[in-house]
Parts: sequence; C-alpha cells; structure tokens
Amino acid sequence: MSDHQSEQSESIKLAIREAGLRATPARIATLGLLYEAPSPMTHAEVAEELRELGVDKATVFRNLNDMATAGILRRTELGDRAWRFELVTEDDGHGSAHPHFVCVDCGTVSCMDEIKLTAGSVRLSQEFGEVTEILLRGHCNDCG
Amino acid sequence: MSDHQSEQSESIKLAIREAGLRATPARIATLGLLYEAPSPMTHAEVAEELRELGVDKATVFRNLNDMATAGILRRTELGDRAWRFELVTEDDGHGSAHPHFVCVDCGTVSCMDEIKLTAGSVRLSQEFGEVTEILLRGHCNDCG
DNA sequence: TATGCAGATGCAATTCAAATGCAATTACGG
DNA sequence: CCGTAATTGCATTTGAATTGCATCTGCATA
Repeated sequence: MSDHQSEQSESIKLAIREAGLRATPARIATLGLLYEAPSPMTHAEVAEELRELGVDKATVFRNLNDMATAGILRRTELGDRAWRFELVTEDDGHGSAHPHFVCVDCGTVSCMDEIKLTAGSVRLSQEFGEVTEILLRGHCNDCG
Repeated sequence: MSDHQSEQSESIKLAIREAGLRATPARIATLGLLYEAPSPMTHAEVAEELRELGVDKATVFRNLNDMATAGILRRTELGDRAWRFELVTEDDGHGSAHPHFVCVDCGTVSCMDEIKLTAGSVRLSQEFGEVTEILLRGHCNDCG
C-alpha cells in the first residue's frame, strides 16, 4: 500500500526519461492526468486542469506535442479540429497496421485487434504504399 | 458532341437546385473542380483554384460547408486538421464507410474504393458502434 | 419578360487553437 | 553542489476558419 502516488509518479518519471525528455512537474502532472482520463483529452482540457498548478498553456501545448513525438502519447484528430492526446500503453505498441475505432463524439479510442482487411484489399492497399495505421471512425454505441 | 461542358454544367446546376441551393457560378465551379479531382480537396485548395475566377475565400468556405450539409458533398477530416470535400456520387452505395489512404509524409489523400474489411470484421466493428469512415494511414510509394 | 426578395457574395474584421521568440528558470549528469 | 542544455512563462504571432453586414443576383412569380 502506502505510496501508490509516488510509485506511479516514479514510473511516470521513468517513462518520460526513457523517451529522452526531462521529468518536469508539468509533464508528470500531464501524464498523471491522462492516466486517469477515460478518454483522450484536448490541449485545452489539459491546460485548464494544469492551470491551477501554475502551468502555462504554451508549456502544456509543447509538452503534449513533444511527448507525442517522443512516442509516449498518441495524438489524434477526431474531426472537430482539436488535437486529443492519450497515453500509449505498451500493449498497443505492436508494429504495423493496428486498427483503432475512434468515436467522433466522445473521442474514445478502442483497439480492434481482430479487425482485418480482406486479402485482396491488403494487396490493393500496397499499391498505395505502406499502411502503418488503420482507423475506423464513427459513433460508438454509448454515443448513439 | 460539342457541348460536353454545358451539358455537365447543366447537370451540375440541376444537382445544386435539387439540394435546395441556388446554382451560382461559384458553386458550379466548385463542383466542376471536385468532379475532376482524383481525391478530396481542402477548403484552401478549392479556394486557391477559384480565386482566379474572382471568388472569395469566405464564399468558398460557406459553399463547401453548405453543400456538404445539403448532402451534395462529403466532408471528412483525415487527421491533419483540414476539412476535405469530395463529391457524393449516386453509386456511392458505400455511403457510409468510404476508405481513404493518407500519406503521413506528404499529406496526399487517395480514395480506396475497392478496399474492404472481411465480413467477420464488419460484424465485429458493429460491436463498437456505427462506422462512418475508414482511414488507412502510412507512407505512400512516392515518399518511400 | 420584368420584378421582388430570400439567398448568395465580397470584403473586412474577428475568433480561437496552435506555434514561436526570448529571457529566466530548472532538471540532472558529472 | 555546478554547469549547461532543456524547459518554462509570458507575450506575441500565425493562420485557418468563421462571422457581420452592406451589396448583389438567381430564380420563382406575376
């Protein structure tokens, strides 16, 4: 028991450093937030939460982008012209075409490990290039 | 032979009016453009093309949005914070899931009319919700 | 064919997320 | 504990997208 908080905090710091970035309070708080969040958060949402900690908007923006670039976060755009960020967990790291379902209403991202293209489609898709991501977007059951 | 141009122009006008909008030069030109386009165009791209005709940016923006709302155009967001528009054709039996390939390097968007999910995947995807868009992202052949 | 007007347009101004420049601050390897 | 490069705060800038408003115009009607 006892120090869940600091344990989590420690592993968060670790993750940040492993990504080649410094473990600053703003970044730790950001990851802590996203860890609790049930769905991806926007720049603005994170900034709002961190403002009371005295963290500047621009810092939040830079951190989210930097951590996304570093691979700790996933950055998605759901069609409302606002970037959303969520933690990238180890178990969704698998390499190539990795299908996700994104609800354009609530922003929830679900992994669809079983979804596949037809064999013919896979062949056809190779004529366009190397597919690294498959994204299905729509309205999730919770949002109707 | 002869007046292909005006024939097309006429059917375009028809389509606009059927959607409950007025067939103005700007709209006719917009649809003409999208008719030729091999893949969806952004607000900016259309505006750029129509500028030489003396059409204002704002007008292009409003028209694209209006025609999308009216159902003549399909408006999609491919993850790069730019709305893209393409004609909705009758034979778009795939009114819903219409696959696109987006090159994450050069931003080129291609239509993938033939790409399909396996039947099992379609069933599985319905457990998540109503899929309105299928997006494949990756590196196109030109970008390596 | 002439006419009225709701719908459409052009232009300017505004909005708002996102990006940037720079000086001050801070994490952290040594 | 220090030095330095990364990070931050604050102000400013960018840039696509949207809006307000006065002026036009497509087109339904007489």
